[in-house]
Amino acid sequence: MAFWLMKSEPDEFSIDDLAHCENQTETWDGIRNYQARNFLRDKVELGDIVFFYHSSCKVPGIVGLATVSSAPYIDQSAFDQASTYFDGKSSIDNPRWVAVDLTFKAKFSRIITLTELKADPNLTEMVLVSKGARLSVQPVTQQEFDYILSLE
DNA sequence: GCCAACGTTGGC
DNA sequence: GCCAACGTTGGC
Repeated sequence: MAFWLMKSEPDEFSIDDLAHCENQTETWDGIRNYQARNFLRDKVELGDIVFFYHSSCKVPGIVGLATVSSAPYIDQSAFDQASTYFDGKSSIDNPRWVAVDLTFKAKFSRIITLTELKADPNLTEMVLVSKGARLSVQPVTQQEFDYILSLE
């Protein structure tokens, strides 16, 4: 089992939105970055644990946990011309993008803020705090995962 | 809303 | 295949 951090803009889709979905499960689609796509496609597995991260908001940080509740599958939103995620270069014969299902697991009692994570001497190697970390799907080590959980 | 830091595109 | 121009991300 592996650990991940996935970013979402809470104005678009927050941890509370996930908690209120049917079966507390939603398609995690719309990833349009190759590095993130490669993680989703090649590394993410059913049962993996995910830090749910809120970005582009007043207090960016980790707000809770989700579990990966499907294997990776073709991201259908790329074929939907009405979707903001439409990509004409992805075809059914040669799909370019993948998605997984995420299921709500827990909401933290507080936001573990980006500021706090950046300042923590135990987390200097974390992808999130490394320079120019714009990856919306990124790996988290077991050590980082356990340590961050203990911060809550 | 600004802008630094990346990523992608497309002409050559 | 290089790289300039453009687009996007995301913290501040």
